[in-house]
Amino acid sequence: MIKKKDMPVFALVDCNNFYVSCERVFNPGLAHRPVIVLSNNDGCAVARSNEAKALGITMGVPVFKIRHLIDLHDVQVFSSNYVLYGDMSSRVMQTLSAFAPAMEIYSIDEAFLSLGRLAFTDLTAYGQQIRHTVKQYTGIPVSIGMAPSKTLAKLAAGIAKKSNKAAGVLDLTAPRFRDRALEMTPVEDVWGIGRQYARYLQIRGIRTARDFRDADIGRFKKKMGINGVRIQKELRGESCYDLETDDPGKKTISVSRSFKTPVTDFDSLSEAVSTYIVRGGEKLRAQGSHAEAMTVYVTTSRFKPDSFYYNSDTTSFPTALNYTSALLAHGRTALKRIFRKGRAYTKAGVIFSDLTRNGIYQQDLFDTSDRSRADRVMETMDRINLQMGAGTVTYPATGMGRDRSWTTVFNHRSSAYTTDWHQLLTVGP
DNA sequence: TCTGGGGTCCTAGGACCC
DNA sequence: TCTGGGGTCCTAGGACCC
Repeated sequence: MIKKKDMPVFALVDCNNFYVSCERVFNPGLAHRPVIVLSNNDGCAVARSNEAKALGITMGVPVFKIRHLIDLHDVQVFSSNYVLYGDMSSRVMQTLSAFAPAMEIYSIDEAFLSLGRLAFTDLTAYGQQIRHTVKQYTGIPVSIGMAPSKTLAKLAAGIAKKSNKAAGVLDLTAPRFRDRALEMTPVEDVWGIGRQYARYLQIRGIRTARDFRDADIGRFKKKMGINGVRIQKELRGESCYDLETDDPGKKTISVSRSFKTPVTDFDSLSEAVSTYIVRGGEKLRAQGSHAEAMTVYVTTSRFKPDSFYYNSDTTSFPTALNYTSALLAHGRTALKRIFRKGRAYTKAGVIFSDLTRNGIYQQDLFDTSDRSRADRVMETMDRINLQMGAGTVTYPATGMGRDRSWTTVFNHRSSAYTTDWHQLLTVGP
């Protein structure tokens, strides 16, 4: 039995409808109105205000399927503005970091805090203090759940978000409140149980988080593996997933985009792939990595199964690379191997894998001077693009930023209010 | 007509070795 | 030559997450 003072306490802080909330911070007229934010190419709804959810707009629904709802209810529509959301996320995380000795940034809009070593009499009051501070400093509303395991903390935050009574904070550290909370949570809402597992469980009579917690896990172990066992333990209040505080770096880095309109010719496809390689190279260098392998892939529309074509090519590099010119050369060769004439390509992408970190990679003994020169060129280009804006300096292979059939569209993009001096919010007449 | 992007982990099965 | 057992490594695919 774990003594109470040794019980870990996790708090999960979750930004409400994060992308929509970011837009609202700089456009107060959006309050209380249905608002959605779209995926790349303005394809799907990926964030929805509560008012938009109430209209029946579901996560990931294609815009063309909800056009009538948008028109009928005057839904406010925004393209994704990742520069804005990324910057707002940093502000939220910075604010949160003052409230706990340790924090794990779990995603762009969620963080786990470790509260176990703080001696609280009233966790709920502390949660409210966090909420109000984040709202005051950043304008972003958050929901908070507390519990002795991450899975329970997530579940608590989910209820905190929906329940009026909870007012944005739910403390489930006391076991006596958990039965009710788990009963009102559908099994598919449990962290780690997705569509496939939920369907499997529902057929076998497991409908709520409580059903799953109290079930004989032997029935589901074969299907769900070790994670199923862990999820159940976590629901029982036994922590299986620790706070992960240090960023180990990405193990793979990928860049892909769907095209505005289908692409048929090699040169356009090559420009697109080159553009993604350039971006991928920046990401590699930003985390101090070199890649030992690169996969290039192209695909036609998966919504047209009759003419569907997908192909990929993986190149293994003799020495780990992050020098863009070299990556581009390999990319072009790879694309030649998988390109087939007469196909209407709708998407391409590149994945870097087998990453090394912090410059620990096999040096080629004979070209150290060239390599350091290449490193300096990359450093300079990355710095200019960071300061002057993405794509200020780039490579001919990318088509030099000219608008092409494959260029991603953002027809409803808001300004980069927080990161670009030229796009500061204008107040007054 | 119009359907996103970027990740992680686990497992089963094959190749290979002793 | 055939057979058995056990171990490791790698990869593809499937599940999940936001």
